[in-house]
Amino acid sequence: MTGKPASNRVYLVYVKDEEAGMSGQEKRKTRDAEATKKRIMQAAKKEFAKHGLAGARVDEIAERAKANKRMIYHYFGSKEDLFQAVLEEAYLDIRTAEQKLDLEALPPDEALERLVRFTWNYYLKNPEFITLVNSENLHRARHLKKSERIKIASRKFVGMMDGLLDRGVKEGVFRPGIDATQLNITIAAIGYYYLTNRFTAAIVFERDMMAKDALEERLAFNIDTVMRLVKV
Amino acid sequence: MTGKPASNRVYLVYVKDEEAGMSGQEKRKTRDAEATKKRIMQAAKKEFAKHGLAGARVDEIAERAKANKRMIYHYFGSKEDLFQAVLEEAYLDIRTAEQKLDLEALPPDEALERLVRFTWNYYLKNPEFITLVNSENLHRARHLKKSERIKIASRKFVGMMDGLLDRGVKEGVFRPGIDATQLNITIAAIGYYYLTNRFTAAIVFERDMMAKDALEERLAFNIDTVMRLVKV
Amino acid sequence: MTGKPASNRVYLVYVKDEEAGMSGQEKRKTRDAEATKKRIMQAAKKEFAKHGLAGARVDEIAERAKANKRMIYHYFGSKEDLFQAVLEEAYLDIRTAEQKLDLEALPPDEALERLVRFTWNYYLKNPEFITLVNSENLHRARHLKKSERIKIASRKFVGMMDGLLDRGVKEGVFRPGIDATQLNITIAAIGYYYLTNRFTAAIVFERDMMAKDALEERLAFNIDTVMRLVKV
Amino acid sequence: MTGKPASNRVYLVYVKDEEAGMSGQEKRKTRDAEATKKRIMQAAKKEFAKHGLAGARVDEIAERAKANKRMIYHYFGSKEDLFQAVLEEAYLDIRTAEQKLDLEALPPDEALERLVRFTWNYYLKNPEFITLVNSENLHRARHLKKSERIKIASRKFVGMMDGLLDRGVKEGVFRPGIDATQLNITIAAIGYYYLTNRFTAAIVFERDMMAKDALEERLAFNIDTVMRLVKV
DNA sequence: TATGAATGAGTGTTCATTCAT
DNA sequence: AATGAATGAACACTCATTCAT
Repeated sequence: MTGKPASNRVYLVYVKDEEAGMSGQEKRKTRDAEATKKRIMQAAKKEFAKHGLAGARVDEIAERAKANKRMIYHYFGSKEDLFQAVLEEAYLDIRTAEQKLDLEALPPDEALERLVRFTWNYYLKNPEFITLVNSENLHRARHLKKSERIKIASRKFVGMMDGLLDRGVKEGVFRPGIDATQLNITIAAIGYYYLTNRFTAAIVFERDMMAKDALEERLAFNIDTVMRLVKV
Repeated sequence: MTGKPASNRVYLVYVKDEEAGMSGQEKRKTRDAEATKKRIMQAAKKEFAKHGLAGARVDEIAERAKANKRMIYHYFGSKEDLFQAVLEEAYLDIRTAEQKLDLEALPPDEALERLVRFTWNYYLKNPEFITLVNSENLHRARHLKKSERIKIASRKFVGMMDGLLDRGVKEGVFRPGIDATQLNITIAAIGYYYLTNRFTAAIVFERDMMAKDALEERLAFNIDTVMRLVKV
Repeated sequence: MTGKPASNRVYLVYVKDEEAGMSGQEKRKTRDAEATKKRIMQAAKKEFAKHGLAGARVDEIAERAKANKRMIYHYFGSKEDLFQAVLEEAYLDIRTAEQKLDLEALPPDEALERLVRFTWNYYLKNPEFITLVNSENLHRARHLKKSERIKIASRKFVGMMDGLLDRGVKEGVFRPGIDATQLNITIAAIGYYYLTNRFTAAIVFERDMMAKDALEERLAFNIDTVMRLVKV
Repeated sequence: MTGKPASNRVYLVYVKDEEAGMSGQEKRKTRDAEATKKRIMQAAKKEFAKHGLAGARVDEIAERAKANKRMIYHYFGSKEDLFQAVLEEAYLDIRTAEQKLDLEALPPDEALERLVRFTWNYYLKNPEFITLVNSENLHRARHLKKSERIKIASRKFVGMMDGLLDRGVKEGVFRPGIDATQLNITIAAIGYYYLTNRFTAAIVFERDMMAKDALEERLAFNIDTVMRLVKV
């Protein structure tokens, strides 16, 4: 680089990293990569939830994630693989949260009500979950099928429910013969359906489905429904 | 035609056949606007149900309808308008079927059970309905909003339910204070959710959700759920 | 037409013709056909003038002409042939009008001014003419080339101009050596350009080119330009 | 790199070459956004000039530009926006060229003649300009309206003309009272019309309008026309 | 690790034209 | 003479994905 005319060249520019407590190159790189991946997944979740798998735009995801589009392909391989990753994470997230409810520590009826409340609130606070599940079912669960982790987490969840029902029967607060799967589906259904179909329901029933009162009323109705279903 | 024939213009006037009573007119396969429209709607319903609004392909619809793509635009204006037409028809269809149940003629509890059965069976036999509704909610009911006919049909439906609950309370078979809308939503939810999410549910619960036994079991469970919910 | 069930049949309906003085079927038909052709040409002129050959829509022409689209093809063969017919008529129309000016009956300078005024006013009252000519030139006069009638009318027109200039020179009011074609082009140009480019000119010169004053000013300017050009 | 290497991010920085002074960097054919844009504009100018806005084909433009069709939409948004860009550039180009004439440095009559010659030659060498302007007027200057840059350049141009006429009057070589806008329009008109309508004119006047002699004759005629118009 | 440029195969839509009556 | 239905080729525009740096 003597007196020669500066030509169209590529320079490596070192920029100091603000992040404290990092030592060495290796770690930094991984952490950056991890952050980028996370931003992409976050953005993808929103986009997929909003527009479905077919309607989602890779460009949009990249922009929202403030990441280069190429990174999406680098980290996830394809749009569909990205969808799968997002979906898997969403399922693991709810299953994890359910485990944390610590239902075993409560009396059966309280535990059940807690689950109903939790389910409702989780859907309410994670509306993307619902839309993602809808999308996945439109695609006949083709992506979920591939995930072994989901299957394991699911078994644990179903087992917990089985245990809860058994305990309730033994303690005489639940009537016998209730199928855990059916109950689970019903608990999900009465919350999920209300929320996912709130737009068409608003027209059919001419109500604001998302008004505070309306939401409270629904939760109460759902708890009532489940309790009447299980009690002796 | 006596006198000088008043100079005149000749028009060809097509007079529609009264649906039945057609004589020697069996052809009209092509060149029948109404039939073509119907074929397009039929094909569109399938395609939209299978792939959603974004995922549906106009080419595919045209092919399936054995119609020219141009006809779709001629009759419906755009892909989205076609979706709207399909959706409106789907809603009117279920509302019409509900009216035909003649619930007023039955004792309240029997009427309610009949409605639960009907709802379940309708979803089962018209799986496109569910997927269309899902799609429409993904689009925040933007198409349904425009339909005045749906709103009218909906009011009639809600009114019927109100009447049924009132009657049940008066006759002492239903407990008072049940909100017709909440009940309606629950009746729909417990069937709809089971069916729309049968693919992911099959993985989570490791069951064949569509086996004959499974379907019968679910219907029984749902009837039980509703009955326990309303009885005094 | 006894008691048999009215079936899907075609009826001939005779509607009285308002038009007086018509006798017999034969005549009526031709006149109707002629009228339809005229309506189509009228509508086509507007459409082609507004959107150019490529931008014009056959559907639009049919609708505007209150004619069936099929008629256009019946009478004119194709969109392009229709354009050609319209163009030819437009040219014949202006040439005919020019012949009617009876310039030979006026002193040369008055005759010339009359031509300048006429040209300006013709463009002003027949804005489609200008746009049609533009379109035709975009297509390198491919349609006009085919018209023998135009060529004949053109010769007559150029001859008239030649005669006028000759006469003016002989009478000592025009200077010699002026080329009739160049003069003709200039007379057309200074009016035509102003009007055809009035939209972009309005922006460049920040004026309302079509205001009454502006039009009068332009005409005066053009007359002045031509007179200064020819006078001795 | 002494001490502990402050953790850092590596960025690739592209430094643009100073147009000239490029060393060993002759490639950059593809992967050069600016060059691609330029190629597209070039190709678009040709296509729009040849077929008008409606008649132009985006595929054709892409092919001619040796660019992918997608790039056109990436850089310009839509066919119409591309048209607008092309048009704006065309106008700025002629306005820039006019400024470079340096008319202020010449005696008024020479300056005016120079302008007439320039205008004629510009149209002759840039035939697309004429057709683009025609197209834009067909569209009622809808695109030009949006361009602020054009308006500014136009004012400068009109001002220059005003100044020239004033100077001519003061120096006693031009008669007073001539409107700069009218003169401008006439200067443009007598060249523009001849060239844009050369195809139909060739038929009407049965001449080869583009023969060398014909062009020279027209230029002389135009100079004469303008000079007679302004001289005292 | 990261990026902006580029691409080919679609995708909804339009249009001139023909068919059948 | 007149019509409404139907068509295929084309068109503007989009999108997931890859290339070159």
